[in-house]
Amino acid sequence: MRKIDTRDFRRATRTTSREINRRIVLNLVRDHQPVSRADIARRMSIGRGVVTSIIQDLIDEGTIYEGATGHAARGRRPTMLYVRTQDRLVVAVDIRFSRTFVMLSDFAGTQIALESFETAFDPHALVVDLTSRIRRLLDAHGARGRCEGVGLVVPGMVERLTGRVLLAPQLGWRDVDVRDALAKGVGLPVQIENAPMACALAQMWLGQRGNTTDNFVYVTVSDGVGAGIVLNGQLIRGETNSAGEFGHIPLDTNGPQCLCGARGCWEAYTSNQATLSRYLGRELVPLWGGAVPHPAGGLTIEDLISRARAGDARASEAIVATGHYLGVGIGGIVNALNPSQVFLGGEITGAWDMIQPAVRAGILERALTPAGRKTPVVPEQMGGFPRLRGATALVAAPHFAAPRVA
Amino acid sequence: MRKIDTRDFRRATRTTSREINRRIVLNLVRDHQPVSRADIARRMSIGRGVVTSIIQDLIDEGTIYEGATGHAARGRRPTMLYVRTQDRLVVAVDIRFSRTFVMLSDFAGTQIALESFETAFDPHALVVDLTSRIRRLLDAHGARGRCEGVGLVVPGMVERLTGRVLLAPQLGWRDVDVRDALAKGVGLPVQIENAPMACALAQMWLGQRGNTTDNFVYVTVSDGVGAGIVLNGQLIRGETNSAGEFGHIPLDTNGPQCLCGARGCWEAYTSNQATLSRYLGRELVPLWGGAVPHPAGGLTIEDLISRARAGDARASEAIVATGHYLGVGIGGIVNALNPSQVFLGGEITGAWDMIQPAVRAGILERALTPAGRKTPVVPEQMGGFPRLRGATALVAAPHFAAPRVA
DNA sequence: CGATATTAGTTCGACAGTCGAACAAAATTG
DNA sequence: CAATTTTGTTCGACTGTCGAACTAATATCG
Repeated sequence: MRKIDTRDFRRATRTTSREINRRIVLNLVRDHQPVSRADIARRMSIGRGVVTSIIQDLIDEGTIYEGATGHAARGRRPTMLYVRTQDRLVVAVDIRFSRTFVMLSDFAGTQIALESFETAFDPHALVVDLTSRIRRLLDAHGARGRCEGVGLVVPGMVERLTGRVLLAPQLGWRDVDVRDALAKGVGLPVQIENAPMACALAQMWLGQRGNTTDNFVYVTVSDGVGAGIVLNGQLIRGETNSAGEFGHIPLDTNGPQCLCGARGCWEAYTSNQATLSRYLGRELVPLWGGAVPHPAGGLTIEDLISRARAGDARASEAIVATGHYLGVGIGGIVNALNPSQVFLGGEITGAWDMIQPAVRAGILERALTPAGRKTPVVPEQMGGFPRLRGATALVAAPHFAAPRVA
Repeated sequence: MRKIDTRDFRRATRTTSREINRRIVLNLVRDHQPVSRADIARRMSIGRGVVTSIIQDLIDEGTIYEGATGHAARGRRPTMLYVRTQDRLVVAVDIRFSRTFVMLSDFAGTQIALESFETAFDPHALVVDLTSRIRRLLDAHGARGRCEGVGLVVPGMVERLTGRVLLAPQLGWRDVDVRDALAKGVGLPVQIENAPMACALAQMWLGQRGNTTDNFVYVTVSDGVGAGIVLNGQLIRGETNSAGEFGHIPLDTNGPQCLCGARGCWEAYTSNQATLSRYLGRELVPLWGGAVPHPAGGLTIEDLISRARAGDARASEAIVATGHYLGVGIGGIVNALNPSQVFLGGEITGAWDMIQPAVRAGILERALTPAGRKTPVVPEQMGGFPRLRGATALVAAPHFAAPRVA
C-alpha cells in the first residue's frame, strides 16, 4: 500500500498497460525459461492472443528469442522462449583497497573474462588506467557493440544523483567524480554504487533461483561492516543513499575503540581488522590517519582462518568470537527490519562451518520474536564475486524491473 | 526500481490505466483542494477531456464532489472539486494498558466524538464491551450507514494475515483473536495494527501537509520503545509484521537490565519506566512477571515532567539523560535507514524543550554522515492522539493508496 | 490409415481506455 | 457588443485487452 507522491508521479498513458504486461512476460520467461507462449498465458490468466502479440514485441526488441520446439504429451508442440542474455554484455568493476577487479560478463552474470590490477590511489590516474584496460578488454572479446554499460562498485559513500564518491576512507577519496569521467572515457553509460548495496542487488537479481526473496538484508564484513537492505523487492537507499550503515550501531558504548571515533561499534567487534586485532591482542589502528595502513603486520583474515584450521586455538577463539558478535548484530537487524533471511558476505564466511553455531547463538540472545529467532543466515558461497555480480546487476536490472507507475 | 515477484503479481487489464489515473486524480484533489478540472489536467499534463471523464467516475462513485465555482482573472470560472471526507466515518480504537479510547472521526481524521473507559484485561470481555460501546456511539451520531470501518490499535505484535494478537505483554494477551470477533459484533470491517506502525501511518496519511515525506521513521516512547518505518512511501511491515522493534537494540550489553531479559537495550534507557527508575534509583521491574504492575509507585512520566518544571533538578537530570539516550538510538536509526526525518511520539515529548539539545547531541555522537547529523527530529504535537489517528488511517488509507500493479 | 481429440499459436471484432482537436459555455476587456 | 480567454465537453483516431473462432501440429484410437 504505497502513498502517491503528488509532486512526483507517473500517470498512465495508453501504452502503460502494455508496458506493465510486457515486463511481467519478460520476467516470467526469465524465471521459467524454457517456457512457451501458452504456458505464460496460463500463468498470467490471460488470453493466448495477447501473449502472442507481447512476445512478438519482445522478439522484435531483441530481449527474448525463440528456441527449439519443446515436447508435449498430446497436441501441437510448444515453441520455447528464452531471454537473450548471452550476447548482452556488461563490464563490472570492483575497486578495493589494494586491488581493482574488472570482469566482462553477460546479462545473466556469467563470467566471460576477469582481470585485476593494483589500485591507483589517485582517482584521476585510476580512471585513466581503467579506461584503457576496459577498452582493451572489450576489443579483445569483440564486445564493443554488445556491451550495454559499466557497473562500478566502490568501498564508500556515493551520491546517487551526481555519481560522485563523497567519501571512501580506504582509498582516501573525498568528493571525487569517477562515474562521469569513466563514462566519457569508455563511451558507455556507467552506474555506480557502494559495495553492500551492490551485493544486495546481486542477491536480488542474480541470486540462485528459489533462494532469493524480496525481503532480506545482505551483511558485508571486510574492512568495514555494512549492509544492503531489500524490502518489498526494492533496494533501500535512504534519503541520501547512505542506508545500511549498521556497522556503527553500538554493542557496548564502553567497548573497544572503533575507527569512527566512537567505542564499541559493531564493526569494532566484527570487521576483519577487529578479528585480527583480537587475535594479536592489539587495539585497532586508524586506517585514514595519514600513512598507508599495513593491517596487522601483513597477517590477513584468510591467514587467520588457515591457522585456526591448522589447530591454532587462539585463532579459533578470535574467529568464533567474531561469529558471536556478528550474530548479536544480526539479531538487532532482525528485530529492526524483520527480514525473511540474512545473507552474509566477506572473507569470514570462509570459516562459516566454524562460526555458524556462534552466529546463531548471538541471534538467539537478541532476537525478540520466535519468527525472528528462526531467520536463516545464508553465507555467500566462496568465489562468487558478489561485488562484481552486483556491478553487473547495476546495469542489467533496470531492463527487468517493474515499470514505475502512479 | 522494484523486482517483479513472478509468484505474486498483478497484470494489467484494459481498465488498469484508468485505475491508475483515477487514483492520481483523487490524490491531486486531496492535496490541492479546492481545485478545478483544468488545473488537474495541467498538473498531470493530460487533456482536459480525460479529466472530465475521470472526475465524472469519481463523482458517481461518491469519493469527490463539486463545490462552488471559483474565481478566475479572465475566462470561464472553474468549478471547484473536493474530496468527500466529512460524511465518511471511521471508528478508531486505541487499546492501552489502563484505558481504552474510542473515537468517531471522519476520513480526514477530524474528531467527532471521543470517549474512554477502563481496559478489561480479558480479551473476550473487552470485545463485548467494545462492541456495545461502538454500537451506542454510532447510533448516538446517526452514523450507522456512514461508517466504513473500525481501526484497532493494540500495544503488541499482530499477525497480519489472521488479525490475531500474538503477544501483548502489557495486556497479558497471547495469541488472541480480537479483529474477527469485533468485526462480527459490530458488523463492520475491522483493521488491526500495532501502535508504532499505526503512528507512522497517521503521519504519512494524516500528517500536516508539507511536513510529511515518504521516507521517515516514527519512534514511539511509552512503556516500550518501538518504531514505525516508512520507506519509499510504504509502511515497512517485515516478513512477519514485526519490523520496527528498535527498542531492544543494545546500547551497552553491560547496561541496565531490560524487561526483555537482555541488558542495556535502548528501551532500558529510554522507556517511561526507565526514566522513572533512573529518577527513583531503582532497577526496572518486570511487567509480565505475574502480578499487575504498579509502575514506580504511582508516579507517572507526566508527574516527573511537572516536577522538573517545578525545579526538581534530579527529575530534570533523569529526563535529559533519557533525551540523550534517545538521540544515541536515533543516531543509529539514521545510520541504518537514512530517513529524511524522524518523528518522535510519547509522553516524553511533553518535555521536548528540555530534551531537544540532548537528543541532538546524542545524534551527533552517533550519526556518521553530515546529512545524517542534520536529520530533523520532529516531536508529536501534544493532544494529537497519534494512535487514534493511525487507527483512522488504517481504514481510510486503502481508498487513496496507489493501485498495486506488476 | 483416417477420424478424433488435444494443445499451441494466430486472427479478428468488441470493448475500454488515452490523445488531440474541435466545440460550447462563461467570464473579462475594449 | 465583439473579441479574447479560460473552463469544460464531445468525438473520432489510436492503442491496448478480451474472448471467441480459426489454423497448425501432434497423439490416440478404432
